[in-house]
Amino acid sequence: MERHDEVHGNSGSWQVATFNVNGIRARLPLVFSWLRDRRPDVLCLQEIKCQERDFPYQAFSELGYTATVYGQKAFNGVAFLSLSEPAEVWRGFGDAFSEDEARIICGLFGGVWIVNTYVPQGRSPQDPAFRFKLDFFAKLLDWFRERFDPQWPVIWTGDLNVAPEPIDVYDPVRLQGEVGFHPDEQAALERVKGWGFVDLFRMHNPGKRQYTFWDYRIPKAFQRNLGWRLDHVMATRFLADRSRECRVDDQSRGVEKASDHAPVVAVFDAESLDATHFH
DNA sequence: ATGGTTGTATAACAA
Repeated sequence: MERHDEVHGNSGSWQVATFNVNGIRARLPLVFSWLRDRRPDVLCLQEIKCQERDFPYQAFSELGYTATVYGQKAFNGVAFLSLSEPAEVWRGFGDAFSEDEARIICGLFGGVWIVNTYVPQGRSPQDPAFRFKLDFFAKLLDWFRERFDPQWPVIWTGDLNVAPEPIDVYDPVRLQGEVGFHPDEQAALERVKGWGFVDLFRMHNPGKRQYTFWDYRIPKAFQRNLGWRLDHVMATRFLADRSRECRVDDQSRGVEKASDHAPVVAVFDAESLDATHFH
């Protein structure tokens, strides 16, 4: 049994954000100033691209944030930056599947499980990496079934590397069947979501065209808004019913030394979380 | 145009 009074206290709201930073060391000034200004309760990072010993813990502790890191050399890597320590942490799936790739970390924050994933990009539908991506979703679904219950407060967030619907890419006709917008990936994402998740951005913003990723390789992609919605905050019904809004901070994509992704922020009603007891 | 840019094992990947 855990009460939320002490942890969901950010002026009546409890905020969870996700940000694929594409290298935490290269992005340190941006992430530092973003955290200082926005102060979410939990920030989920993907593509930190460093080992745990190289993570810039000190800079974030100056802001009052604890870092919980699952890294590897050069590639991938996920982490939490949080105002309070997670009560429990799991790194990886807990089996051999992801031993050599740091793509999933899970933490218990004030009675809410947050699962932070960097889903494999897939390269192209013809590449073996595409199968690895589909297998990752299948593995994740098994993992949710084994360890959680859809009645619990669970958040699945991160760079899920799939645009779910035509509205989620800048040119659905031309991009149809490309990696990130392929029916097999959309079906795989939908199966995991079907376990018991609600897409908070789409719930709060039906019909809104809003991206979270703009490719560096397309000239002026951000200015021309040639983007994709790949980063998601999925929440079980319990939390969706207690969420106030979900928005993309796309200003962060327009600055000097930006990541190719923008942060997504989900805001929950702290009082209604505090009023409820689980476990 | 199988291009383009960016971050990391600074050479060649991965995205």
